[in-house]
Amino acid sequence: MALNRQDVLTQAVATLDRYGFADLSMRRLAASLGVQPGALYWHFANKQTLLLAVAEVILEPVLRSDASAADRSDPAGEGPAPSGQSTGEDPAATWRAAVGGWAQTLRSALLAHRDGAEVVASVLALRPRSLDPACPCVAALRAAGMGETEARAAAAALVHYTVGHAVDAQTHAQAVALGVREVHRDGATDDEAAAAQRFGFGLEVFLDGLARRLP
Amino acid sequence: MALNRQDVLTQAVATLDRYGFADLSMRRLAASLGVQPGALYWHFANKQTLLLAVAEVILEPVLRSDASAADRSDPAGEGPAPSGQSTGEDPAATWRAAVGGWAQTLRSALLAHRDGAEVVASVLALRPRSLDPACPCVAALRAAGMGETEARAAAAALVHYTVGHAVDAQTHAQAVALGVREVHRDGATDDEAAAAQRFGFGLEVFLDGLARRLP
DNA sequence: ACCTGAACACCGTTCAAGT
DNA sequence: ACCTGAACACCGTTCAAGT
Repeated sequence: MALNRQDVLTQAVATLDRYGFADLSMRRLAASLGVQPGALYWHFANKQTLLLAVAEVILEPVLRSDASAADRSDPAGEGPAPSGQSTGEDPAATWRAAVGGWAQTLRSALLAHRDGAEVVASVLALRPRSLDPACPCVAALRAAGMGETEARAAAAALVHYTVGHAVDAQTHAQAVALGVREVHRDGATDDEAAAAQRFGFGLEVFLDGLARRLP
Repeated sequence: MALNRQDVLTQAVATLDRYGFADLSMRRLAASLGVQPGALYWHFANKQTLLLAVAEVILEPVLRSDASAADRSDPAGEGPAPSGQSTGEDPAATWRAAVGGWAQTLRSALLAHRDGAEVVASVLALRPRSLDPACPCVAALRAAGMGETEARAAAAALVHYTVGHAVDAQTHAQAVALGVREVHRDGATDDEAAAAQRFGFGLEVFLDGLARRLP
């Protein structure tokens, strides 16, 4: 009957999905496990360590994907990209599909859990060795001929863009759900489709910029 | 001798700069003003409202700048941008300098206060009407001939990128200052110069992508 | 090995009552 | 108009002591 690390982690993810990041407290989590708050500290050193494990669960789809495989047919969401200069070349299409697919996979993973982006952002800021979602992107760019420094900078930029976009969307959704005033800067209905559209646009712009720095 | 709204705001910014976002609590702020915690709620409805005012102070350099003026001579930090196709044209150079300068101004404003990026990110997620740092960028892109929807998407992407970069840098700095283990994923010394370099690279890549969508 | 009980040092927010 | 005093309902974390 004794709790183990996995039980705590599973319940933490479930609590996150049901109540959100703000209500994912050690005390509430302990209560939902039928245990005293102090009991959790036998399984996890502190809340940060628990959140790291939660972030690993969220990012699992990104971490297990390798760079060579593009697991999405239409990464942009707004039709095929206007690649322009080279229409029949294979290597250019390869890195573009890999990087675009990786970014879309990252975005999907973040949006798959309530406040997933905010949890990941708070964890990534501590730069844990075990959690580097940029790796597949860096690998794809290096395989396409980009230098190490530039590839890392480009991957970091895409991580920041993707996480930033997802954090913003989820926090806004949460604010609307809580009935906060002062939202809806413009009159536009900000649905998921529009957000995906905007994300795809920014992604394509960045990929176009990268294309100019690759053979 | 009575406190006013401005006194509370000024002290809040000072507390942020001295102790960081995590230690900017209503109780600590009240204590530093020689007052009971409840007194603050006469001047600000709640902590969110106070943070909104703090974010306005932080973003002041961005909000008061207009789009037509590029207040930086070298927006990239890595020399003149390889604009490529058009060397002598004026309109292309104009929007590029305006957008690049705006992004650098935004980044500088965020880094000018301890945890400034995190404060701004938490406030921007609520989409307050009074605080839209993207406006100058949207205006510059529209003036260059870009459509409303695309201009807003591009500006949002740059805000997410810039804020994400700054949040990451500041949180990492804070983590290092607090002596957290598990940091420094790679052996590289991550100083301010290197961070500025990486930010400039990603910015230039995005601007190159935008150049393809403008006349 | 795993958990309880109880404490420590905090939070944001409200609100009658004072001046 | 502006603030106090005191409470309410929370936090993360520690640690002796129990089983």
